[in-house]
Amino acid sequence: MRDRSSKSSYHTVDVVLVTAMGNELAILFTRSTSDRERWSLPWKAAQGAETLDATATRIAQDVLGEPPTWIEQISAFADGKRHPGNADISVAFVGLVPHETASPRPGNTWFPVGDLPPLSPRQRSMVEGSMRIIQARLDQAPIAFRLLPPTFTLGELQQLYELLLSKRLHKASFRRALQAAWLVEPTDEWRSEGRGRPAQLYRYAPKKRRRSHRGVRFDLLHP
Amino acid sequence: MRDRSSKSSYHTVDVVLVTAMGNELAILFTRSTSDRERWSLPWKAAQGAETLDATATRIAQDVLGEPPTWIEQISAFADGKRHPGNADISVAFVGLVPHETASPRPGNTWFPVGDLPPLSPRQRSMVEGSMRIIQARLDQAPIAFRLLPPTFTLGELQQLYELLLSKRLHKASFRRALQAAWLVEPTDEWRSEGRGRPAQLYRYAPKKRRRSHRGVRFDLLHP
DNA sequence: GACTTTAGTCACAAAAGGTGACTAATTCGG
DNA sequence: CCGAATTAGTCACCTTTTGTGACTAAAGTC
Repeated sequence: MRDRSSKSSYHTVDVVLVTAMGNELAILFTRSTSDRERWSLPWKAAQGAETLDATATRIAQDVLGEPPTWIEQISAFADGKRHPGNADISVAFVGLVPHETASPRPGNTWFPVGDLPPLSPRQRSMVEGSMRIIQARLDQAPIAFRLLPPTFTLGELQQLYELLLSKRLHKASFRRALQAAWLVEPTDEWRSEGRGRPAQLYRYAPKKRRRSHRGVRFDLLHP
Repeated sequence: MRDRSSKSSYHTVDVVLVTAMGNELAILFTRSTSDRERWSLPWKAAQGAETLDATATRIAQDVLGEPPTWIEQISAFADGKRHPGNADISVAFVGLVPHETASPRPGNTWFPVGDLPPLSPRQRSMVEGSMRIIQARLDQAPIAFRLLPPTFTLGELQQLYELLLSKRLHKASFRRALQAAWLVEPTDEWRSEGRGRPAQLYRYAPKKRRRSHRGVRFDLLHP
């Protein structure tokens, strides 16, 4: 993330690291090297030898100490919008991290998505893009499980889905659907959380299941 | 798509143009400028002033005479794989075109996806990526309608879905789901196709409809 | 006019999904 | 020690959605 006076064409890799902090999603920011009062998404100039995914993982590891549990390219950005490194092209990635195991290195902080610091226009587009991708992947990839620690209660899982969908879910329906999908298996541990009956801990363990037998889905279109 | 001896860092925009040709999807290829015996996806060096989307649309327009009915960025590619222009980074787009209105300019040809010409490794990844995106967008965006002419019969629409899903669909279910989604409206025209009762023509005309009331969908995950 | 072919609809059964009420296991306050 | 409060987990019922075969409709063919 060194400064580089704009010399010929060069490109960066930027990473939007997302976690679930309590009742809100949060994104990781780094103090800008040029202006210590400003924050930016972690980024680096791309290395020619490395794949873009490898670069993105390395950037995440540098700020978090460990790689994200899931990472995906959002898009390349090349419009006229300003970028902190003045890059011609920036390739943005979104990565997920369970909040429990994610302790940012000094100089890096989680900001709740509802209260982000001022940002360069290009990086703002990246944040928006990462939110869109998370929404879109929610029922295609096991995103929710990548935001939770290895074992979790079904209550935690449901709360996370309610956060990601911004919608209350009914307990019985949620569990019935989860069972039908063969995505989790119970451990033999239970967690007592203050008062109330202890909750059983589950782990993400998807089983092969026969290909869905359903027809077309017009209902998800155009939301 | 000019030749350019690899000089410092530069990037290209490549476009995968897809159409539905009879019972198969087809992709548009251009004769390579350097080796007239080889084919490649249409590509150009990116212009600094233009957005990536604008460049992609322009490239498509240059080979087809008109812009695609839908276009979306697939991804940026920067691994060591070879690219016909020796670009460091290539940003790939997928575009859709109805076959009826798409007449490629001389030097460009549709190849059915089952029988593609030899391709540089990077462009092969782009073709694979475009197929993945089309599959994934199928129930999120009105992709199918962008592969059909302005008016079409419900039989044609269903056949296209069967092609895209590689799966037979039941006529009554298909139409019931289509009606519930308020996506098409009938015109007052009918088309007689040889023998059999004539089919009514429809047009794509999505109506606003209340947000779906459903809970989570675990069933689409991990296919 | 009878037969074939394709379009379009209906009605029933099966599956999936929404919902409130129930049981279970724990803490807390007396 | 006992009952209220609290959170977890399940059940049963009903509604909605979806799969499916059979039906009617309108054209061409012989």
